[in-house]
Amino acid sequence: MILKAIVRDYTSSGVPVGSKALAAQLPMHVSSATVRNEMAALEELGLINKTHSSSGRIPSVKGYRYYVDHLVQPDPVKANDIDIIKSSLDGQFLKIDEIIETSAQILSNLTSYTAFTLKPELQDSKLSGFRLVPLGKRQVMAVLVTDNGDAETQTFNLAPGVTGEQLEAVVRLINDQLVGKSLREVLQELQTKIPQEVTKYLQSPEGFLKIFGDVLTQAAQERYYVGGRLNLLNFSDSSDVDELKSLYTLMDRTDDMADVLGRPSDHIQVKIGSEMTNAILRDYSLITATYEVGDHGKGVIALLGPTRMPYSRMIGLVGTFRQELAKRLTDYYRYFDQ
Amino acid sequence: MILKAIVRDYTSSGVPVGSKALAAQLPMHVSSATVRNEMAALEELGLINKTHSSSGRIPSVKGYRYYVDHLVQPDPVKANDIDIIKSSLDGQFLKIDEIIETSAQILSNLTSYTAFTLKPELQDSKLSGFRLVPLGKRQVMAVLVTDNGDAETQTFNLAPGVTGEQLEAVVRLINDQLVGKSLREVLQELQTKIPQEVTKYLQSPEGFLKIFGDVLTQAAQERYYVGGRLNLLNFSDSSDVDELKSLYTLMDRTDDMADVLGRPSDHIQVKIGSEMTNAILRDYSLITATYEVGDHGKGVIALLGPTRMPYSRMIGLVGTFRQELAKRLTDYYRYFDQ
DNA sequence: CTTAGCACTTGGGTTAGATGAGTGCTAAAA
DNA sequence: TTTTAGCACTCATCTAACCCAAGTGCTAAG
Repeated sequence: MILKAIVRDYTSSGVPVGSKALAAQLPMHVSSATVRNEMAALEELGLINKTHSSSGRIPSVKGYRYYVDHLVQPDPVKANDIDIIKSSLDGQFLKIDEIIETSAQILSNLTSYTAFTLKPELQDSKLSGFRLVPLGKRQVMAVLVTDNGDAETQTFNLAPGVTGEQLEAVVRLINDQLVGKSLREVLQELQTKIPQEVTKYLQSPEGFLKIFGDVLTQAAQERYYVGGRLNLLNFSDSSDVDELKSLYTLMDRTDDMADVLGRPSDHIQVKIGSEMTNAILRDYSLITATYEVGDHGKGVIALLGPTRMPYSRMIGLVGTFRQELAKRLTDYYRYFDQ
Repeated sequence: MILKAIVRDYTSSGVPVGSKALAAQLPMHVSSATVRNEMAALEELGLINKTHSSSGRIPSVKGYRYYVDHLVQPDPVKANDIDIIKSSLDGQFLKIDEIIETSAQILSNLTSYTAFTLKPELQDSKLSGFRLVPLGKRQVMAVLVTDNGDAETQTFNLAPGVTGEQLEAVVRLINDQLVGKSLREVLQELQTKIPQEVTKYLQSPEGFLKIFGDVLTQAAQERYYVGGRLNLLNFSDSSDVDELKSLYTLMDRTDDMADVLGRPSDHIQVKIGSEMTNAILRDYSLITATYEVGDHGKGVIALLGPTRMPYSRMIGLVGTFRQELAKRLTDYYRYFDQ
């Protein structure tokens, strides 16, 4: 009970909490001396810490962990917040990406933290088509389509000397040999077999291979959306410019970020401070959650905030949001799948 | 001579400069008292200021202005920097946008400030084609091409009940009636005539109009690249979180930013602090420059830094860069135009 | 097991004083 | 008429001394 009170108090006030104030808050009547004794025991267990020898206590990472695992009960979400969520998700969206992107926006607005969203995805997306669309006399657009509906494009100018027939042959080659394979496989073959094959039709295939590679790696990357980037300036110690910089850099490094977010197994997962492998995040906490959309796979939403965030409220919010988003996307697919 | 010395000193040290230190620096022998007299005169003219009644002097906006207009001589660019510029621009680029984007990168790296680049453009780009490319059973990609080679795409899902023929008819309508008109005109007609015309072929044209509108406004927007966003954290007063936020927000607001950058008439233009109309930038300076690429129009590069930037070095750098970039792009077009 | 009492610790805030870099002004020197 | 030395004065910055409030641990009594 005392640990719970300490976490609640500290997360909302940000000030180390002392025995007297705590005693006054507890539901039963106990003196501050009693609380002090208990606090000493909690410190012994490594659940709370002092900032200096005569200060009040703050939860340790281990303390937050215990709190999150055993004590926290999600706050019911405010009716007003539910309204915001529902109405924001309510618009007419013509592609999933818009929904996922605004989701990150909503979540960050509601929390004043930074939110991440990943669209629902099956294990390994497969190549389902590649084509070149002529736009002008020399301008061409490469389009790569995957089986979960993503399309990646890239415009470029044709190098002199390349003819339409040659390109058509190459595109046919790609489609014949690679459609249905996973992007991972295709990427591998791009290193091995493909270059030789292409040389049969193009004498200098570098240009084509670069474009195809570009568009392929783009499609293969876990694409995620970030909402409330700037909120980082609120909740992080903005005097340490270097730390801010490395955080922002991290957020742009797609692969590292995919690592951080993971594909959580559990519905809602909380990672606290140094529990995260990435050292840059040692002063932050991350709440990740999956949302499931029938046979269209799972997506991820995540919330990055300070270690001392009001977990009960945030967990409640993320919980409701994942449900609403799942509902919304199921509707979306029902509408377009038919 | 004294104003020049004050600007040089202050921009490099950041500390208000006093009479004694200044006297020591001047080429001829004068006492600090003489310098004090001259400084009083300069202050009278509004060219320099004190931070408090007994402090050294710092240049005022008016002082920087005079310095930039009459006193500054561009530093010759370090051989090393020239190497970096040349080698970075040297790679094999398949589209202009890549060159323009890396330009912003290079410029920000060399200066530790934030750089902006706009691609070369003719006055008003015109619509040169619109098409819908089918990707899957219901998935379609809208492609809009302009006469200066930009292609804007947008994938979306077809609303149920819409047939291929209907869409073909609409696309034909768009191409017949609108190709050759400027994007501005087309945007206007989208508000007026187009909806009625489209209704002839589609009973609920909202979806199509949204997509067409999206892709059109995207294409019509001045698209610029930003390099070294994070450098802002170095040179701005990073304790004022709100200011930082509004600066970053400004950088993402395309229309406001287009306003800030303008299309400078002169080769190199310096705007200092409050000279900029936008109040958010009152503590910064902006160096803008055009680069000309034959009959492909003019582009813009710009550098945002603190008011107390070493103008001589920066002006030199921007000057060389615009030349190199113009050269590089001329080459690029020569290669692909033929 | 709980509580009152007490000595002790510590960060933060306030005050006073010292320091030094700078100024403006006056009067003498060039 | 311009330059310079001299001097009184201003102000930001730094340090040291001090107090205060909030907190602790410990002991002994309830």
